[in-house]
Amino acid sequence: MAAEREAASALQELEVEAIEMFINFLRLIGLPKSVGEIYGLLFVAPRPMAMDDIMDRLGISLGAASQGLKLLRSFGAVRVVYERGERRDHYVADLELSRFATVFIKEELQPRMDMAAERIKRMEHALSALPAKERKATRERIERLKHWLDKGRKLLPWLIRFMKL
Amino acid sequence: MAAEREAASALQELEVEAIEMFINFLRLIGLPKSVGEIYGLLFVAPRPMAMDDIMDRLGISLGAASQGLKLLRSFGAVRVVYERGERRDHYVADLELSRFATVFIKEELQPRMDMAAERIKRMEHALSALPAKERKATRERIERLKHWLDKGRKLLPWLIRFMKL
DNA sequence: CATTTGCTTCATTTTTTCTTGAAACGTCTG
DNA sequence: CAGACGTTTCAAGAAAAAATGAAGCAAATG
Repeated sequence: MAAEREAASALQELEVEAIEMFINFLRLIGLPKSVGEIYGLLFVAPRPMAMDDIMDRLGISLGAASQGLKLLRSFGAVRVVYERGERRDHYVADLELSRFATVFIKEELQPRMDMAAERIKRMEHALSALPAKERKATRERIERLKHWLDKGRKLLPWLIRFMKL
Repeated sequence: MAAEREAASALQELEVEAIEMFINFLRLIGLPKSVGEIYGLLFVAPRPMAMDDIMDRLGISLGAASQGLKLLRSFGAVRVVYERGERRDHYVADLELSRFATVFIKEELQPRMDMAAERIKRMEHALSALPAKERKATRERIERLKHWLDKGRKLLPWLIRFMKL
């Protein structure tokens, strides 16, 4: 009986579970709560939803809804479907969850690894500026970094393939 | 020639690179900047360092240093080595980088997956409250979630093994 | 033992990140 | 073509996360 924030029909248990679940997972890859909410809602929505449906249902602002949808669209987690006779855009969730992993790998992991590779090169140069005594031990540590970076680099494509089944 | 924040000898290029690198990677798994700084510094340090060396060198506060070291110790990324005749604890980096991945998997990924599994169960229950018309499509979506969760669960132990070489 | 030293803890402040909502901009529509 | 409608954008505000430093504690020291 508790009055919900605005008008808007209350969320059902199923929706709440889905929403919370996606908030949790998407936060893990650095996406804000509102994005998780939107995707979670759309994931269990039986019909395409317009932006203001989403806003009302979740009690989030116009801006958050617009930006969240933009982001989700940008990596194909959400699509616009045109609904006959409807002026507003309607959104559906793309169910291919691998998208999130793939985006994360390509936009977060990969760039960092590339950057790290360059850093390691610079570190190797900087070695020569070190007192001879420390040089050997430090070189070994840098080798270790390299080893790990390599490992990571080999893992990524494998992971991407695994994701896509 | 620029004056550094405090007393304390300036960081060398090698140190800066290592520090920035670790800030970047550790941020990815949700660790604050200061923790990345500390680990990066220790990773290339030729000698064990005391807490105030670290503070001075990085220009971070007492609290940040203490808490950062505590955290790093808590998952074995940093160790105390007792230095003869020294009153202060001295820290060294454990070079086994897999620790970070392992901790992340066990403390972030695994719990979320367990939670998700429970949510999915609840969602399956909630299915019955749905209008018959929507039930089938929704059930399929939940199946898909399950499928992904399973996939994830199978991946984790594999990843951990891979990490440890 | 009284004092100094090293460390931890935690309330407060600072910084960063996320959200809000008003303004602006294109449509559609009658 | 004048309004209404749907959306994007972005400056300002709110919330969350991290850093600071003073207070307190517990060893070591002399």
